[in-house]
Amino acid sequence: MSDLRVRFAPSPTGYLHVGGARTALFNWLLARQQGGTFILRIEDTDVERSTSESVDAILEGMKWLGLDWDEGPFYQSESFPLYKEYVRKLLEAGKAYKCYCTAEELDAKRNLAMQEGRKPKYDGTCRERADQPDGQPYVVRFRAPQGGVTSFNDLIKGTITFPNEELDDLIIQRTDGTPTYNFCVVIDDATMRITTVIRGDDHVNNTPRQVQLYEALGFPVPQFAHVPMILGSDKARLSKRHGATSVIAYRDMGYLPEALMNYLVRLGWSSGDDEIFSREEMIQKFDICNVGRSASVFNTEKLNWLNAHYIKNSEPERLAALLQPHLAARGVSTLGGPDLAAVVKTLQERAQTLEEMAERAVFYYNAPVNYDDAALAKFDKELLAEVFAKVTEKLSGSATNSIPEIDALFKEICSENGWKMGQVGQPVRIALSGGTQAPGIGEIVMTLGAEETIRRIQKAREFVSGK
RNA sequence: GUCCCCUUCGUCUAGCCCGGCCCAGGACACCGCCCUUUCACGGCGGCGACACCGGUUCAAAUCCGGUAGGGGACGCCA
Repeated sequence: MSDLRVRFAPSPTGYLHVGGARTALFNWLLARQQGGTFILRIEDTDVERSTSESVDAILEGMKWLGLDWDEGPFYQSESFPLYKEYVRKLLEAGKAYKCYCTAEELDAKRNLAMQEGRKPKYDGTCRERADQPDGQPYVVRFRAPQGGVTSFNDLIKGTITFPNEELDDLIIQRTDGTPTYNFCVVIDDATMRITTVIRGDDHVNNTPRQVQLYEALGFPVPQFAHVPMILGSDKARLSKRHGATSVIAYRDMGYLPEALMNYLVRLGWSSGDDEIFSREEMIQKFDICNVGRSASVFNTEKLNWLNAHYIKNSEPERLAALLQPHLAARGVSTLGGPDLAAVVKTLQERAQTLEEMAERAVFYYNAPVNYDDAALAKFDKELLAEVFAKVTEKLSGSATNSIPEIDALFKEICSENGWKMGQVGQPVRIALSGGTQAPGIGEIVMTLGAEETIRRIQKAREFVSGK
C-alpha cells in the first residue's frame, strides 16, 4: 500500500461522458498500479443543477467499465459545515473579506471591462472596506496575493506560471451562504489528503487560485496532472453533436467495456508501439508522464477496430449473454432456435459491435420471409431448383455432425454434378439467410441443424419455382 | 480583448528532455494484391506528417527566438 491518493470528482449534471471516463481511468490506473487509494467524490455544490439521476448514471458508467473506487462516493453537499468552518477561519485571519457588491453591479463592470478590452476581474471595491453594513447580503472573497507570480509543476505540462495580477479575489462563499467550487475542491482535496490531482486541463486556469488557497490555509499543495481534452472530428470540444459521448451509450451500441477502456487509455497516452492493452497490462505500463500534452480527436473507426478485436477474442458464452438484450430489442426470441453461443461463434469474426452481431444473428431465429432478388437473379432458375434438390437429398441422407463433414458434403455435390462452389454455396446461403452476407455454409448448416436447413431450402425451392 | 496551454501522416501516436542510428517508426482509416462459396477474418504491399520563418551547429523533428493556427479560461457553474 502506498500513500498515493487520487480522486475522480465529477459534478452530477449529466451522464458519465468519455472525457470524464478517461480522467477517471487515469486516476484509477495510477492507484491500482501503485497500491494507492482511488476516491470518488461527487461535486454537487450547485444544488440547482445537480441531480441524483446523474449520480446514478455516473456510477453505472463507472461500474460498467470496472472502475472501482476505494472510498466514497462522498458528496460535497454533505460537507457544507466543514467549508463554512474554513471560511470562518480565513475571515478571522484576514485572508478573506466580505464583499457587498451586488451581482448586477459586478455584471455591469465585467461587461464594461470586456468592451474596453480589459481582463474582466473584480476591482477590489470591498477589499479594504472598513464598515460592515448590517443585514446587507454579502459574499465572502479570498484576499488574493497582489504581486508576484503563482506557479506549479504539472506532471503532464511542466511548470506553469501565472502572474498574480491576472487573478482576482475569488468568491468562496455565495450570498446564500453556500461555498463555491474552487474553495470546496481545495478543502476536500486537502482534508482527503489527495496527493495527486489528475483532472481535465480545462482546470489549468483554476489551479493557481487553488494553490493560493492551499497556501493561505496552510495545507500542503498536491501534485497536479492536467490531461488534455478530447475533441470531435472538427477539432472542437467533444459534444453531443459529434455523436454519442456517454459511456453508457457505447454499451448500448454494443461496445465491450474492455474495448472502450483500451481505446480511452491509448487516447493521449502510449507505450511504445503497443495498441492492445489488457486491464493488467495497462495497470502495469501506465505512466502519467507519458500522457501527451495536446488534445486528441475521438475516432470511432479505431474504437470499432478495437471492439472487433475484443469480440473476436471473447468467450462465445459471455458474448451470448451480452448479445441477448440486443436481440430482444429487435423482438427476436432465441427460444427454440439454435444455441446462442453457437450462433455467436459463427459471427465473432465478422462483427464490429454487438448491435451488428445481433443484426446478423436474426436469420438464425427468424427464417427469411423474402430473399435477395438481385442475388438470386444471377442464377438460372433450373439450376437453382436442381441445386436445392440435390442439396436436400444429400443432407437428408448423410451425417452432419461437424463443419468439415458438412463442407465435404458440399464439395461432393459440386464434383458429382460438375458445379462450382459458387453455384451451390451462394444459392444455399440465400435460401438459409435470405441474403448474401452471412457466415460460411458449413457454419450455418451446423448451427441451424440439418432439419431446419432442409426446411428452409424447401421453402426457397417453392419460392423460386413459384416465380 | 487578456491570460494559460498546444502544434509529427486524415486520425491516435513513437522519436523530442540527453541533436547525428529518422530522406521520421507503429496503429486506425483508405487503396491494391493474395486467401476465399458470400460477407468478413487473416497475410502482403501502397498512399501519407516533423505548422511556418529565422538562428545556433559539421549536423535539428529534436536546442533558441519569432510568426501563424488551434484549444482552454476569464461566473455568487463545476
